[in-house]
Amino acid sequence: MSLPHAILTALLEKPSSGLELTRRFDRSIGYFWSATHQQIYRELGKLEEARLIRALPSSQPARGRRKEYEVLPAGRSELAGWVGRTEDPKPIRDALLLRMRAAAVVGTEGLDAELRRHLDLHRRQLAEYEDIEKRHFPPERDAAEDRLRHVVLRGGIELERFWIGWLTEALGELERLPPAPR
Amino acid sequence: MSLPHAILTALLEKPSSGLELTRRFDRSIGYFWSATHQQIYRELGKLEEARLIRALPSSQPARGRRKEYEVLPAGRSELAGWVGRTEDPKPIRDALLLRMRAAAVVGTEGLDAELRRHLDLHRRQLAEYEDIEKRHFPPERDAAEDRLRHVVLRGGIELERFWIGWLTEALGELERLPPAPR
DNA sequence: CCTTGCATGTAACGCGTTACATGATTCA
DNA sequence: TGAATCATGTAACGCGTTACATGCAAGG
Repeated sequence: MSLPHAILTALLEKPSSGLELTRRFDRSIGYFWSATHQQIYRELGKLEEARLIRALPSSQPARGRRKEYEVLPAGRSELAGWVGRTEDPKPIRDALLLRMRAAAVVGTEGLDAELRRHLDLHRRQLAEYEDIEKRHFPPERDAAEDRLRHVVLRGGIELERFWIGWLTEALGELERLPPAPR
Repeated sequence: MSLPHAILTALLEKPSSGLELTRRFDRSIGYFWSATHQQIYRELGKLEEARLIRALPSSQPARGRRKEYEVLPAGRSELAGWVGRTEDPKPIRDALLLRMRAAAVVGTEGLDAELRRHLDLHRRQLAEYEDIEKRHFPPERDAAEDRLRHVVLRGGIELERFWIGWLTEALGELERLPPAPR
């Protein structure tokens, strides 16, 4: 439901080719909505057919030839409409929480190592976000669009902090458990 | 990747029919891994074929006739192995964060109402979790498996608190913005 | 030339979602 | 007996994922 809107947003921020988009989805936008290059090409095709974007005339179509896209007015309207649309939050779907629950039934073997690994990954991600915050949102700057983007980034930061806190708590609980549960 | 494991966990906690599972996925397990009855029936079929579960002999197969399943030893092993398996955390995929980012480009119209709606939904969910915590995990109880399940629930609680905090912050930011951005 | 990297694409599969269909059971 | 409910199932579609295929361009 949201990939086309992610692409429209990215293209409005800066007209790009498919591969450029893919790279940007590995960084900024992709921190909150990831996508592979196959998904992106497929979706670009649909968006073009729906006349929400168009290929820049400079780039004539040919396989292997770079193709730049820009958003058409209809695409901008669609995105503006989506921003305020009613859409329920998706229920949580997290494999780690589920594994923890499974561990309560079949035992915790190997789980502690996996939790530690995740803890480390989330710490790295947090460090990366904090680094971006320092570089892109220094206290003195204060433009309006920047403030919205900053709130988004802070969301990512607080989510990572949540995971770090929860994983630490869970590891503590695991250690306090009898050695061979069940 | 995880639905079969969610089902195995649920069936180990209590052998059930497809519809019973569906109901339980609307409550406990489903708080962390939701599934519709179609997914569940499809998956039950696969698990049975793979000999990880079996239908209880009492319930002879017939459309419309209740069919109870239980986990076979192979199913329990599979689940125990999965608990400690290496599996990277999925990157965040959240439409609200994305919409916020889109709003920075095309304007925030309608977004504040939607954020308030989500804030309300998350407050309700938090209240429900806290209620479950009071009923299922009173301070005096302290069994080992219970502690793991309690950690899972606390994860859900802290996640809801994260959303409530972030949405509050985001709403504050929206109000502080010029009335007709961009 | 030929390899390497860039860039766009195809194909196939599985899970998640929505809509609908069918068979049993209960009770008015 | 017929409506409501319980229970299991089919069909179709779209997104996400993985593997692979094809075309162009630059440097050795």
